[in-house]
Amino acid sequence: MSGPTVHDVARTAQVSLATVDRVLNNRGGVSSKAEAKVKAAVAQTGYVRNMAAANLSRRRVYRFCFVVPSGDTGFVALLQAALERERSRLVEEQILIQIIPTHAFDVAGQVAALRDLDCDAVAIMASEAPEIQEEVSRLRASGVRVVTLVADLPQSDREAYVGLDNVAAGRTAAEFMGRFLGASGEVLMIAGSLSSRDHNERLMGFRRVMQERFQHLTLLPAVEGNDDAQSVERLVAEASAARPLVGIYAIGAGNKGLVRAVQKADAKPVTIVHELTPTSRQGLRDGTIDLVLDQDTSAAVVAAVRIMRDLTEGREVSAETGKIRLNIFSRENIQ
Amino acid sequence: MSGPTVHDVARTAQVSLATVDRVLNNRGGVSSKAEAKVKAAVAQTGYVRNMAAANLSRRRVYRFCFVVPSGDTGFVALLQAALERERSRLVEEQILIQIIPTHAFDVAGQVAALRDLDCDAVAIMASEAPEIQEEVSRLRASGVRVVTLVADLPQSDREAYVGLDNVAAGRTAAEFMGRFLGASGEVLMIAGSLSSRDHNERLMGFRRVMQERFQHLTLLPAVEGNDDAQSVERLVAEASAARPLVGIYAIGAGNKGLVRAVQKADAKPVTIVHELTPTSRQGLRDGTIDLVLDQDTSAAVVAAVRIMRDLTEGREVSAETGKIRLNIFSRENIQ
DNA sequence: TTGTACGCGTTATCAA
DNA sequence: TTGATAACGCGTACAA
Repeated sequence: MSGPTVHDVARTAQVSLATVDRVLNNRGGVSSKAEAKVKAAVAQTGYVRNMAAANLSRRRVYRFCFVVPSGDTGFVALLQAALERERSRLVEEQILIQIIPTHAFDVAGQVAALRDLDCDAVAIMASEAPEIQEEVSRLRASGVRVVTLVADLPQSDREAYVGLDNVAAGRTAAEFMGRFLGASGEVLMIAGSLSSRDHNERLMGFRRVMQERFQHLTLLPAVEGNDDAQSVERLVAEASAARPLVGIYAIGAGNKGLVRAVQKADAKPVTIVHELTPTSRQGLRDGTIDLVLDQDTSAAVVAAVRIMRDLTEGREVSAETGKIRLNIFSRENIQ
Repeated sequence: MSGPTVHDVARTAQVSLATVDRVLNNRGGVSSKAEAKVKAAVAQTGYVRNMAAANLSRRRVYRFCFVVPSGDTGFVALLQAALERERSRLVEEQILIQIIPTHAFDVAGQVAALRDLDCDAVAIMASEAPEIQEEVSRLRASGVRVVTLVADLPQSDREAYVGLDNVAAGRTAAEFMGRFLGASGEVLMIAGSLSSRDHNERLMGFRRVMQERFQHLTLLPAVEGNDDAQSVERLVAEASAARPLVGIYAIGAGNKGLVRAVQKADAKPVTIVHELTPTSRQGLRDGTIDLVLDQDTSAAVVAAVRIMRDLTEGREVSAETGKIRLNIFSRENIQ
């Protein structure tokens, strides 16, 4: 019924359980002859390790950390909520997750958080700074498995990235912007920070497709909203004052300000934003926002946990597993 | 380190392990005084059952069946592939999945497949026929947990549905069709079968939004392509011959025929189809298809397994868990 | 009504 | 370099 066990392997290899264990978990101290016998027996019997039993025996509890920015609005709030939701499920599978809140853009704080970590694996959403990359290396060297979450650190020693393909996200935004807008006009792009990688990648994708396929639209220079509603509102107001905007692509947070500004504008621009939050959801409903590009936080958490587990259990992880689908929400589509 | 165990509960309740077990799995034959003591001890210690250990001890292997249409192209092929991919992972977690192929629309065959099932839970993708609903009831009565997959049987005794909100899918298709098409014209809707619930729901959603928001477009009567490429090709050709089509919404399979027909047409209609297959992917690339509404097969399989497991382990399942996101793919967005 | 003792598949300790 | 043997947390015959 339930497949062959170590006992079966030991019997067919004619060695003891301990020897089988030593080979299976290559602890060394086994004669090459015995090793060969065991390996043959494994192949012959078709043995696969029973992870549940293994973990039970070694009384193993996986401890995974999430180092993520805190905040009670917007995307990070959704992320926190998703983490809390998963927690109870995971406890039953002997997986303990600990959430370590940091402040966005506060590199020193993030480094400090990473420094006194005590866990098997960690998912990090942090700034792309050299200090952080160093911490990642240190963690890896001390045996902690590291994955990046939402914001990648491709130069670092992280073993996997869970999140969006941000270039593709930008390209997608451009495609819909272009197709929604028949006539010519000017389009405003608002990033949170021009020095953050994910925002930059989105910008790049957006620009490129606009150039390639929608030359009837003119791109204004990208502005920086600092993920702050007031700044965003002011920027949109200023841009609209000079000339009528036909489109706005908001890359970062601060959508409350964006909605206010758009509602005040004379002609409604096609508005595309990121992340499905209460604000953007409402914007879709009342027609202020035309499209929301969303990165599913629940899916991200699930994927991150799965990868951390695969890594600590020594399984292969394909880059595919970390790819979070870009969800596109429109008025008819809000869940 | 790893939480309280039955031993801890027994000790604080001052009863034996067997008594704790009897209360925990309410097998009866326990004095109300002892029961109260155990319950108090559980609450006090914060005990949660270690499912892995429980299953190990009772040598339990979950056996889940997937009764799904066979076929080596299109959506069902993707589904099969996703199932095969999950299989190896699941074996390690003592979950055996068996795939039972049926023929689409062959109710008798599907009933037969359901009749001699031997498993803990089953995920069914089948026609909405009374015979099938009866089988579902029979299965449930005999203790098998039943979830529907992709095609729901809302009238039946199934305990959960894993799949799309098809009305929302149709509404979404209509929204993008309407926004992509500024000028007026005629739109063709092709369903696979007008008697299948999912296709009908998509049609309904599509029609409704067209009426509500895009009255400059005229809907032709829906036609039936039987999920067959040749039929679809012929239908499109016929419709285009009479008058120029500005849009096509293809609800079922047979996209190969659709692509051929569109490529031959004089003016390219806005074309929206379902399911990201090699054909529709290629259609997006070369511009024949404008949008693909996709239901992620991997996500569906994972969700189905998760729900089947939750059900057999006696956990609550929220309807939320079964909701598969509608993925919208455009040319810039293909993964 | 209650309790004891063993098995599940794997790991780990100790002695040989 | 090897091999018994005792855990791990839970379920379950069987005995009391």
